[in-house]
Amino acid sequence: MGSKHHSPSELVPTLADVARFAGVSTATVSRCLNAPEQVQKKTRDKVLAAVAELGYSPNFSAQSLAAKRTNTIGAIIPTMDNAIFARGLQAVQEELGRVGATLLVASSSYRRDLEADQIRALVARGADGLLLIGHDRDAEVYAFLDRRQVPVVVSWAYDPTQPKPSIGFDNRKAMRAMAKVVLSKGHRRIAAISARQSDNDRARERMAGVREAMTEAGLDASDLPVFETQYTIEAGGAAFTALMNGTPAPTAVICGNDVLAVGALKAAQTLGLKVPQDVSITGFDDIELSTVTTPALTTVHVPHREMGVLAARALWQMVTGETDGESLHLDTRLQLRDTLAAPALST
Amino acid sequence: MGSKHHSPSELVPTLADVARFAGVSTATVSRCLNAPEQVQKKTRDKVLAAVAELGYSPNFSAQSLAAKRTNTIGAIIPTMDNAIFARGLQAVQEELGRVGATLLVASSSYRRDLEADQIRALVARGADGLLLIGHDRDAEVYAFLDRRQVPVVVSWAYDPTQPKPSIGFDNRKAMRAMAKVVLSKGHRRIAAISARQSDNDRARERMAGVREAMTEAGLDASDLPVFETQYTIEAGGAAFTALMNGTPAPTAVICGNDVLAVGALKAAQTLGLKVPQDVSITGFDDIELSTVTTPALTTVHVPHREMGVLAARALWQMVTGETDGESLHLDTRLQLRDTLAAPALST
DNA sequence: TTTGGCAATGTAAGCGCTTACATTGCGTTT
DNA sequence: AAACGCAATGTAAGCGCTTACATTGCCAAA
Repeated sequence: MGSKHHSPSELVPTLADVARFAGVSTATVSRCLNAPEQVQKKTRDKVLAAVAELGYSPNFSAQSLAAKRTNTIGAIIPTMDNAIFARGLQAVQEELGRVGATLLVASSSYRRDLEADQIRALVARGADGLLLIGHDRDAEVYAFLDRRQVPVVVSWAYDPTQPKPSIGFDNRKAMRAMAKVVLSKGHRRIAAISARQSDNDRARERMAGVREAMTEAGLDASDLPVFETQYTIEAGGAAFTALMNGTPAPTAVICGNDVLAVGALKAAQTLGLKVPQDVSITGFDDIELSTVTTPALTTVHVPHREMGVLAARALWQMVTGETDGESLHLDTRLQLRDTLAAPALST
Repeated sequence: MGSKHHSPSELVPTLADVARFAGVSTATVSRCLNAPEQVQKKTRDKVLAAVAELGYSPNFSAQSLAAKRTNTIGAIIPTMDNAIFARGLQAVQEELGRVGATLLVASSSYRRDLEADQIRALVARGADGLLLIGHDRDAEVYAFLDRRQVPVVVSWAYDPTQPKPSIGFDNRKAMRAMAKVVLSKGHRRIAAISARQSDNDRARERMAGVREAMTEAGLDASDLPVFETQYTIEAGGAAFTALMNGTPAPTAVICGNDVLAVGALKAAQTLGLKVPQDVSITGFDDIELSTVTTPALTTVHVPHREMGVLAARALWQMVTGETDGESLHLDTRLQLRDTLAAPALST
């Protein structure tokens, strides 16, 4: 089992081999494969037989070098570690498969510098278009993308005022709706756990939504304690513990996503706090994780699949030049389960 | 924002542009980038300055067409939907990044035909090597891989008698250990939930492990009820419910993985059964999911990260011709948490 | 000073495709 | 029967790199 570098050339048939075998020119073989309607049935059959006989399959590099397109879409997501992006991406992949395109996925570990690297890498690999998460990004990255004329769609966010079209949901509005429900239950001392807001527009918008709801309810939004941390269960737990040690402790903790919320939930159990009797906890995303905890998580449901399908479709239309890319808004809805209730009467 | 097809050619600099700008030949530029030690410092600086000035980055397709290697490793995993493969793949990716290679991931939805398609697609894309999950695969797929001389490493399994080297754990032994503990607690009526065994060697081996443990304990292994289903939480729940309706109902249900086990756990709660008092449940994999349930899942811990690192390293050595590929065995261990206890005394 | 030898660089032939353009051969029209 | 148009096919020029081989120039040895 040696490396492929030693392979005798006759092992892998090329277009020219097929052409010779079928007794036609290479152009005809190419057309048979890429635009079969342009070649007569009789010729086509002969060629396809040769293809099958030789076990030919086109060399992707040569194909994209010559055609100047790769039929590949790149996506860069912050993490593959949890399911936040998995369901949506699965939908993207299926939708792209439907039109004969392939999805290449990279993850940035929520790091802006790494994301920029990945963007360059995918473009160098010839990605015909890019699916990115959220709008926040260095200007020079956008400049690079514009220079290379690579179509981009932003998802998991919706903000038509941004330079790139976005197909997703309004993070601020979604979180405001959740915060309003929390407040309507009677909670007055609420706190939040969020990802770093400085370079994450989605986290920022979600927290802004919480503050808007507070203001609308006549509270001082600047009172909101926000604990910024990474998106992991452990970090969520630590943040929760820290917040509960505050004085006075919050009666409800609004989490930036389900992973943080699940961490908070576990920490609450460790602290001997009953959820939702002693403290309410809410999440965001409605991933599977939120259904398996006890109690099950109250969260914001995001239509991941639909979003993925629409984003993929729009991006591909941009790649093929059918559209210039328009933003599209999807609705979220509250998924009320068992971690939110009115605060205890005491205090 | 048009499609890239209309881009004026001067927008994207090529190797030749850099060479012209730096006043050297294309070969020298190429060497600067790929084998810098071969070119004098002075020349190198000049070239690198030109690269920076023009914002050059190599065209991947051209590069791999000419060099006949892509520095790309393909991996095909059964699913991206849950975390079973996520942690291990993350490790693979990091390890490959360390040597300058890229990982391309595809998922097969646990379907053999789709996996074969993905294998062909990745090979056509020029993957220098392939990471596959489990040994079960049609002979013609292996024949294709051999013909193309693509190095392959199998993971999430270990069986040195198989044609391809495997770097992973012994599914049978791991599950046998778990079953032994279950039996040692006094359980005599056990049942299992598994993925389809017919085309999944890992599932098959795990069930074989359960049977071996039963035989060793003096039980009739053919008595073991096995419910085969998909790897989803819902399916696990449905399977559990079906098994518990059997007469007599099992006192312990051994699940083929954590996802099934979590489904079983949820179903138990729905049925009003206390775990582990009324029924014990065990999982396999030790993914994050298993720590967030109440009670937390007793499961088999798999060293995903370590496995990923070692598999990546071995595969890359095969690609570069440093080794021919040897199998490597990793140990699993039992992660005893709260879903396993002795059966109730009744009956 | 001459001559090897060697390191640094240049030259140019592909890698396996796509596609613009040229050619062929047939059915129609007049 | 001649002339034309068009569909089907062929010809060949790249696409942007890598690398074998050729060339250059410099230093050490004789």
